[in-house]
Amino acid sequence: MQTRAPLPNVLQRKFYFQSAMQSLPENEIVESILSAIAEQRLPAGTKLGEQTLSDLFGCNRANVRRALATLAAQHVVELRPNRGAFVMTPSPKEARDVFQARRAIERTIARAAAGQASSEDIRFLRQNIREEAEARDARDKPAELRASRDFHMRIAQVADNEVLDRFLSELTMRSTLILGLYARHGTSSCAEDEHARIVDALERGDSDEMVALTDSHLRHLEADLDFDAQPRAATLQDQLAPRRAPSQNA
Amino acid sequence: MQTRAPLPNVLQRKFYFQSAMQSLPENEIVESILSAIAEQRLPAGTKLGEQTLSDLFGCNRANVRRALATLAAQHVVELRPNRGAFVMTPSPKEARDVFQARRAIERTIARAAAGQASSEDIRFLRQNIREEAEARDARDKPAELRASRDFHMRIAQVADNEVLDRFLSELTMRSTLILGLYARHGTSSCAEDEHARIVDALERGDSDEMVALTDSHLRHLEADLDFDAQPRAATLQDQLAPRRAPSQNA
DNA sequence: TTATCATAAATTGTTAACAATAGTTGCTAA
DNA sequence: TTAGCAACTATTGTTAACAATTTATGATAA
Repeated sequence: MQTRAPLPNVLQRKFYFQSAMQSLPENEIVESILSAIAEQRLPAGTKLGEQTLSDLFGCNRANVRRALATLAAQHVVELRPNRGAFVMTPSPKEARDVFQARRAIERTIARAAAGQASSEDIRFLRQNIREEAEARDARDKPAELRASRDFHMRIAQVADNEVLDRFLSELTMRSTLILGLYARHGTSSCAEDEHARIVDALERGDSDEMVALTDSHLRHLEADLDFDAQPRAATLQDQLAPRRAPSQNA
Repeated sequence: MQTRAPLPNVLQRKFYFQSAMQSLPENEIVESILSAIAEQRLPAGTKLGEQTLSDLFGCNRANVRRALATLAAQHVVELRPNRGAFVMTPSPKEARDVFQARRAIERTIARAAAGQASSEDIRFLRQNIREEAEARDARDKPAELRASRDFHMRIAQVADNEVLDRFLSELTMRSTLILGLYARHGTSSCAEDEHARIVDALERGDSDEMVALTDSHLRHLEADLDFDAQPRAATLQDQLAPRRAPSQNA
């Protein structure tokens, strides 16, 4: 008897996607899965069975299928014909591409955002840094990842470009998957200090400094990747030992 | 009696999407619609009826629906609940965002591609420039747009980054819609001379020059936009012509 | 004529049943 | 034991019918 797929508490947190989405039943599925991936509750390779999802969300399979098509369009989910949908497992090449793209996008965002932040933005970001630190101390990985992602996305919102915002949203999602597979230190989140300096530069309106800090920040993240070691195999693990929690060496 | 939606020869040309796509029946629909939009055979605001499409492609509505969800995820199609799918009508703000994003992405592509082009790439690009000129002389707008798009996409392929490649693919599509709505001169394609100089810089491996030329090339494109004039298009036509007061009651 | 409202038609949204495929299990034979 | 094969199960893919909603049509009254 096959134990049901993992997908433990996927419904937990709503997402804050702002990109012109109506509240179709389909979008709830998309956002919940995205949020679960962003917090590493769904590791790379996890199978997303249609029946499982439609049971979980109390909707029909047609909507699940549409949701999976949407996720596949963002390269967050892989669709294998006649096999089903799986959380994407990024390759090393893919990781390189994602981070190169992230640098391109976040540099532009950084320059556009510099000096445009309201006092509320600044307050949010400083608060966010504290929350991330607390989550890290409490070994609360999902909260830490969520905070880190919120930080970057908030700056994107200051830059006021919906296209870049959406691209970055996709890329941070895929970054999370990449870090989950290849990160050396498990410190997949960002150095506290770097975030703080970015906020300072943002507040001062020092766009050159913003760009430089953002760029080096992302390079630090990327430098922590190790492609030689075996990728933490969520894929096979999950298929073979479905009861096992995603082992994160703290 | 409502005449059937336009969609005359949507099936015409296959698309060259390279991003790990299986040949599901759904993808044929997606690629055909993308290609039709890229050549302005489908103007902004066109309604994409499900029955119409499933008739056209000889498949069931479920696949059409999935295809439309995929297109909506790329912001090329707009899904209005209970109303149907429409080719996206970009707003001026959206146009600004798209071009800012394009500059960010194509600058990065330009720098990465410089000096990496094979002799075959160079040959392709020079041939492409000739074809675009011919198409322009022959007043063959679809061919001209296709050539122009192929030019930019080929350079993206030289840069060898699938993420940037896909982003640019989406952005060129949306650019085509934008130019169709707001371009002043209708010369929505690129200046022949600028393309030629870009190829020269690419061949020489002069990355700084590549970036500079690409950037100014895109700024020229954007400078041709005119948001004050009425956007030409079926869009407003479509919205206002069959207008009706919201007197629906329960 | 024009505005309003009821009716009809067409389209989108939902559901369930069926078909096809992949993956698993268990059996048989060397 | 183990390789190979066959039946079985679970899952994905497809289709058609039905429900809900929007849009179009036409009639009625001021």
